[in-house]
Amino acid sequence: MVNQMVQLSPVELDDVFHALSDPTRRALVEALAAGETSVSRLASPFEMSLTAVSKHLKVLEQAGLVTRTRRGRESLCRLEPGPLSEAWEWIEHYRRFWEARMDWLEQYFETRRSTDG
Amino acid sequence: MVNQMVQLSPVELDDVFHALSDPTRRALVEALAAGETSVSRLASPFEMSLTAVSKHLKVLEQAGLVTRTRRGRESLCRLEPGPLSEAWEWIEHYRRFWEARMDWLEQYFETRRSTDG
DNA sequence: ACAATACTGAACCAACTGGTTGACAGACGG
DNA sequence: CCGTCTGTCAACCAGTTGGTTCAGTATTGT
Repeated sequence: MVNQMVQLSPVELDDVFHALSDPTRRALVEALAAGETSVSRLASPFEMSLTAVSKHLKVLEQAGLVTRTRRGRESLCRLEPGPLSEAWEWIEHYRRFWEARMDWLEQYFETRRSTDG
Repeated sequence: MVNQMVQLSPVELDDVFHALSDPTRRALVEALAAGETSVSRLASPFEMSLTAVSKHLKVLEQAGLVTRTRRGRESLCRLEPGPLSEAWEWIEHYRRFWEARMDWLEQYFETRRSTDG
């Protein structure tokens, strides 16, 4: 079990969801899921400047989704799964909440139908 | 099985994640998970103006997370689970991707250890 | 020593956010 | 009909975002 249960504060959840709200950054997460790489290699598929990609990585870094470590003149970027899991769990919680309510409603009307009708 | 598999476009995913990146809007989702209510009732726990909450609801509405229907002078807000599921699935996909890579790496080093050492 | 590589930081810009207030519109309750 | 409740819309404002370019700093290769 890799799960660390870091428990992000609400403010950090802000950062995670904000980081994921941009298509470029989601593409970066997608690329990083395959393994760590340098900034240049990450930037090469995009039309924008290297600076722009570096800034996007900074946003991901501030959200805790990415860590950068310098190796020589390269900056190796690596995906950190913790915040992703936190965001996942937040959504999961309210999905479940909603589903539970749906089940309850279904059961409620089921009971009413058999009692009243 | 409630799952509808709506398949949101990337642009719509932008909207969903952006909508969830604000603590007020997440609190609104939380409140709406318990069932539909009016705008005033939703707004009452918050310090900000009714207009501000209405605007937040508009952002959630544009993301497809909430629908509003007029009943009398009230506007009843209701949570729509589809986009929430789509966001959930996006994260789930890359979480799995990352975990698969971790498993692979673990296995790889396991093999190397038993072969080389 | 020098040039190229791989970034990073600062300054700038237009567009968007998240809040405000004030005006307004539609639905009830007397 | 009049006032109140409920909510939206428009205008405004400061701060943030996502991009740019230019300059600067290490690191590496020749």
